[in-house]
Amino acid sequence: MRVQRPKPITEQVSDILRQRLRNREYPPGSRMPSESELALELGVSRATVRTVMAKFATEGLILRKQGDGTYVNERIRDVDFRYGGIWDFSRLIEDNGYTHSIKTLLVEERNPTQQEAQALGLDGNTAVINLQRLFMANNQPAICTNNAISRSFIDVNIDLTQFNSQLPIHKLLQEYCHQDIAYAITDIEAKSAAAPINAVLRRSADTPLLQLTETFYDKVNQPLVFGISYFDQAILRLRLVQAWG
Amino acid sequence: MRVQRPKPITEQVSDILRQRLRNREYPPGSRMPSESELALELGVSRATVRTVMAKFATEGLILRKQGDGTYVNERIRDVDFRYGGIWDFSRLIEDNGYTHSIKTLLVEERNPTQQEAQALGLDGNTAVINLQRLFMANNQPAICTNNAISRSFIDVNIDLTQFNSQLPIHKLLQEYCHQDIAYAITDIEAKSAAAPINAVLRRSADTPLLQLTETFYDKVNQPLVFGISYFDQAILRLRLVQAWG
DNA sequence: TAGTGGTCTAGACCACCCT
DNA sequence: GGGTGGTCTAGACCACTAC
Repeated sequence: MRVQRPKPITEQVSDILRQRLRNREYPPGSRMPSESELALELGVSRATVRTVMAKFATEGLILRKQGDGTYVNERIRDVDFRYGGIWDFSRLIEDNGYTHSIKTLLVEERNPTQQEAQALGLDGNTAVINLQRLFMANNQPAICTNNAISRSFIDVNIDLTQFNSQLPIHKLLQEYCHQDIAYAITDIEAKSAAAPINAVLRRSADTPLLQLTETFYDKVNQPLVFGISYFDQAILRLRLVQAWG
Repeated sequence: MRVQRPKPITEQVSDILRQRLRNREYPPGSRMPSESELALELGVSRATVRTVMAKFATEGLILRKQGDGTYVNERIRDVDFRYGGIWDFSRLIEDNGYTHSIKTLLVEERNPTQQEAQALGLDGNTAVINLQRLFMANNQPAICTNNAISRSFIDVNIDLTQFNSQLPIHKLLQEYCHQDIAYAITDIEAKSAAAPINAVLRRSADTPLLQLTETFYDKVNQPLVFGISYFDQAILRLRLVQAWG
C-alpha cells in the first residue's frame, strides 16, 4: 500500500462543486456565484477555481458568459457525466437511470486471437488472460465485454478463480498489473452481432448492435488491454456531449 | 464585418506547436523541448505553454511524464485530430486519408417533423430550413446529413438558391444566423437504414449504418440545429481518443 | 543532483454585459 | 460604473525521473 498524499486542491474544489451541483444547491439554469466569490469562500486562488470551471465547461455542465456570469446547464442531467476520460460502463448504466451489476461469464488463459496479438503487440505464443463480462442494467443484460490482457503483466501466482472481476478495467490493471492507463483509442461501429452475442444479451438478431473496439495504452505507449464490447441499444443510449472552447 | 482582434496568445502558441508536430519538426515518439524552453523561445510564460500542452494531452497528441519530459505520441497520426469540439465531417474525411467534397441534395423550407419540432422547441407551424447534404470521400458518398434550422433564425431576404451549403454547420450558423454554437449533444446508434438513405449512399441494405443524432445549442441554451447523419462504415471509421488527466 | 512536469498563488489588464 | 468571465504573467514550491 502506498502512502496517500492529500488530494490536489483543484480536485477537492472539483469534488465540492460537483457535490453542490448534484444537490441542486446551484439549481439547474441558475447563475452560480462568481469565480472570485468562490475563490474567496473556498480559500483558493481564482486560477484554481477557473481550472475546475474550465473542465466543467468542456463537459457541458456549465455555460459561461463573459460579462454576465456562469450558469448551470439544465440540459445535462447527471453531474457525473464524463467527457474525456475513459468510459466506465458501470457509470454509464447508472447515468441511464439503472442500477448496475456485473456478471462474469468467463476468465481464462488462452492464446491471443490474431486481432488481439496485433493490438497488444504479441506474438501468437504469448498467452493472454481473457475476461468476458456482462454488465447488467436492472438485472437485464446491457453490455457484453471481452477484454484481453497480456499474461506477462499478471503475477503468475494469481489465482484466476479468485479474480475480482467486479472492478472497472483501469482498476483491474492497477490492482493486478500495477499499470496505469493513460489513454484509449476506440472505434465505434454498427454491427449485426454473431449468434452467441445475441444469446447472452437475450435479444433477437434483427436489430443491429453498437460495437466498441478499444485499446488501452499507458504513458510509455505500451498497449495494456484490448477489448471488444457490444451495446444493447434497446436499453442504453451512447450519448456524447461536445463543447467548444 | 467585425474588426478582428489579434488571436489570443494561447491560440498562436497552439498553432505554432501544431504546425511543428505536423511537420515532424518534433518527430513521432521523440521528446519535445521542455515547457520552460518553449516559454523562453516563444516569449510567453510557462503557464501559457502549459495551457496549450494540457489541451494536446487530452487529445492524446502528447504524453507527459513527470520528472522526465513530454513525448510526441506516434500512435496519433493526424495532428488535427479533434477531441472535444464539435465534429467536422469534412475534416473527419480528410483525417481518414481522403479528399472531401460536399454535394447538396436539397435546400427547402418546410414544416418541421415531430422530432425536429421537439428538439428545436417549435410548434408545428414554425417552418424550418432543411438542408440535406452528402459528404464525399474521393468522390464516393460517405456521410449523408440532414439538418433542420428554425426559419426564424434566418433573414427572410436570403435567397435559398444562393445558400452556400459548402460550409460546416457552425460556419453556416455564423454566416446566416449570427449564432454561435456552444455545445452539442449527440446520440450514437446502430441502424438498419431506410431504403432512400441506402440509395444515396449507394450501398446494399444488408450491413447496418451508424446514425448520429445531434442537437446544437448556444450559450443561452437555445437549440439552434437538429441533425441526423448516416455513416458508411465501409469508407469511414468513427474513432475516438480518450485521455486521462 | 539537476532538470522535468505538476500544482498553486497573487495580481494585472482586458472585453463584455448589465443597469 | 461596477461586476463578470477571459487572458496572461512571474514566481514559488513540490514530486518525480534520469544521471
